[in-house]
Amino acid sequence: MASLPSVVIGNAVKFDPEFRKLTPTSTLQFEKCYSSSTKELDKSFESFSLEFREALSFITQGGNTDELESSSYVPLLQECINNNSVSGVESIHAHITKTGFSQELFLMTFLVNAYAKCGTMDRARRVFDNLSQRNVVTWTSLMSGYVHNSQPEFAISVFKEMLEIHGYIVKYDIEYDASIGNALCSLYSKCRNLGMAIKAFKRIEEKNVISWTAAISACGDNGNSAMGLDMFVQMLSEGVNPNEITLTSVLSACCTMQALDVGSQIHSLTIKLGYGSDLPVTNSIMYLYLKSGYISEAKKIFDGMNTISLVTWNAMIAGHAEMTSVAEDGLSAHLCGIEALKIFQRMKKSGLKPDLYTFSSVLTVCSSLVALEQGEQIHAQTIKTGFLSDVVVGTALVNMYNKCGSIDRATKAFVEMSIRTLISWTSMITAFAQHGLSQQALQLFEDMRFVGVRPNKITFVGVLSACSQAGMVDEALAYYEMMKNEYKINPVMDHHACLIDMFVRLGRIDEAFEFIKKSDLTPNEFIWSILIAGCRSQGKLELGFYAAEQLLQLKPKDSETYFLLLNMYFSAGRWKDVSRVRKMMRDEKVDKLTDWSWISIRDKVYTFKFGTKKHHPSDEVAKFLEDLVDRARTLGYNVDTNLEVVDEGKEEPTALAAPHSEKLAVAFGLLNTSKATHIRVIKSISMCRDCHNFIKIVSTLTSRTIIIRDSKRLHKFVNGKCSCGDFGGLI
DNA sequence: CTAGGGTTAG
Repeated sequence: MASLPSVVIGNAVKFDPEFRKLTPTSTLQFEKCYSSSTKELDKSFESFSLEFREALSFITQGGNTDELESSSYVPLLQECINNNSVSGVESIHAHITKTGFSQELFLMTFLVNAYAKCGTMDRARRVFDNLSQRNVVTWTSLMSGYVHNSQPEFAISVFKEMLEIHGYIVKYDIEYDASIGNALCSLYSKCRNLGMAIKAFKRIEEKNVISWTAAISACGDNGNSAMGLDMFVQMLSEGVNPNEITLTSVLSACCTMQALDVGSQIHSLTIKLGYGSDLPVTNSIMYLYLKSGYISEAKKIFDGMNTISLVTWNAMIAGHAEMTSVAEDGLSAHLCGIEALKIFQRMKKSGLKPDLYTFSSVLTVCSSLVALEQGEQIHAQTIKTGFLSDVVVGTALVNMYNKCGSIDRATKAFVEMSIRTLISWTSMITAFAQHGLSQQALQLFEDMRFVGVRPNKITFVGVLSACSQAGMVDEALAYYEMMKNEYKINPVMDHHACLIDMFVRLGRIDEAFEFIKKSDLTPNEFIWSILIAGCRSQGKLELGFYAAEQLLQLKPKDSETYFLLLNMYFSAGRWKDVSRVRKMMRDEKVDKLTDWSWISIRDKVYTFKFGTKKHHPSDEVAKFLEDLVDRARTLGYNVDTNLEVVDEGKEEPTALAAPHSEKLAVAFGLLNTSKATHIRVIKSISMCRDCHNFIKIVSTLTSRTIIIRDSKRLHKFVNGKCSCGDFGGLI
């Protein structure tokens, strides 16, 4: 932390490393605390084709250009656009001026387009302003230029200007042809105004494929994929044939809706229409299968592709990365993460350079795997390639360091970002909260508001959980009211879970029940679980049994919920209830809990499983663990048999002869890493209280920081204390 | 000459 620079965030907040907090200040000027490597915007002519270079030097170095006509410049400008070469456009522009072709409207319009596509809107604007005449295409080029360069407000003002001028001449009877309507539809869509986009679409009298495609993607881009699908059907019924671009849009809509049934029909349609080997179409289909969980199907498509692009690789990596958080069990989640990293290596081997999409996904994988070392390597690569300056990559990095248990580096990554979105702020607030640093989380939240960023419901989940951890009841309720009244955000279950968790932590279980009673939301599985865990630890058995009955009526989905119930009834000696829960588990086909742990050391992942020979620890590890247990006993550790995770198929809990997987993983880590290294373990299910107590003591005994990410949350053990405040929803 | 597409972060 000491190495952090003091910097100004935005133009209003100062980060003070010594106090680890941000202080609002409106007087300080914005300072950048690190120089992002400049993105390569322009390329030298070296990369151009030989023909182009010859043609260019011919015309610019005074060759005989008498034969040249205005359209001769078009392929040259096109080549500059393809190479993103502003200087190329500039030299051609200069030559056009010299030869007097600047009177040709057609050519000057293309020049506006060329400057716009190369990302230099100021130059495009200058050319436009100097024209003595303009037509619809010229105006549309300029407007679209602003849209492409993420300056929608300029695009709108260009459009208004155009309307004014047109209206003046033809009294509002302007030509509202498809090209204007299409551009408007996309413009409104990019301004996040779906209603206006659809309005613009509907005004088009003769809608063409592009109009329909623009409208369908507008729906998808603005969170209404279902409407996009409807429009696609409507388009077909009106006899308009989709092309490859329409198909990609609609496939992407299927993907976000997880509508594999419709998607596979569209898959057939693409083949029927002859787009079966179009690259973007195939990418979308592959990604659709991947996101729907059909990995082998996706792999078949991938293997059958003749040409693949960076997007193809990115889609594969992103698909596997996402699977790490949606997979049914910890093991398959873990394997997906490993597979994603393998695909990343293969991609690099094939000679392709990763881009911001690749880096964001791969960083997500590292956070799921708690693979700090790999994460650090990727971090280095993002610096080298300049992609770290991208907000999404930067946010993914913050998240990676957080989930790997390094709040200091997460903070540093956050401070060094030059742009922050709501998601960046929310990530950092949540990170502080997860690490039990409630004050910092709340301070950052205030700074975010001070800078003028509007929080959303996820931000408030972070804020409320920070309050909950610190037992700040008044503050929590105040923020809850602020969310409802000031920001008009309707509370969701997660917000209530934070508040109930807070009461339970403070031992105020009755208030927790009160809160549920007067709430508008029907409590879910998660809420009842919090209450049951609280009742158990405070010995309020009657309330616990009551909550359990409510919970059972909901037919819970999560296996861990059933084990919580089993353990509660088991420790109370209520055998009838134990068998009742077991029966329900069979009826509902609840997965059994499988206790896996993983530890990643120097790029290799080691796996441990509870109670099996195959993953049995070496004698050395077993011996070391026994020693640790003995030493822990001297510090007051008592094996708590009541709290053992009940193993599937046995009426009584397994004895402690077989230690839980995280004990093995931690012991292995301690043996195989140097003194200063933090131990980082992932676990497939929640930690039990016995292991939690034990690891706390081990962190003291060994003077090591031990980080265990279980299925519910992060536990960071330092000097006998855990960041979860001993209330980690422990089974 | 202008308008539409596939992959990324909480």
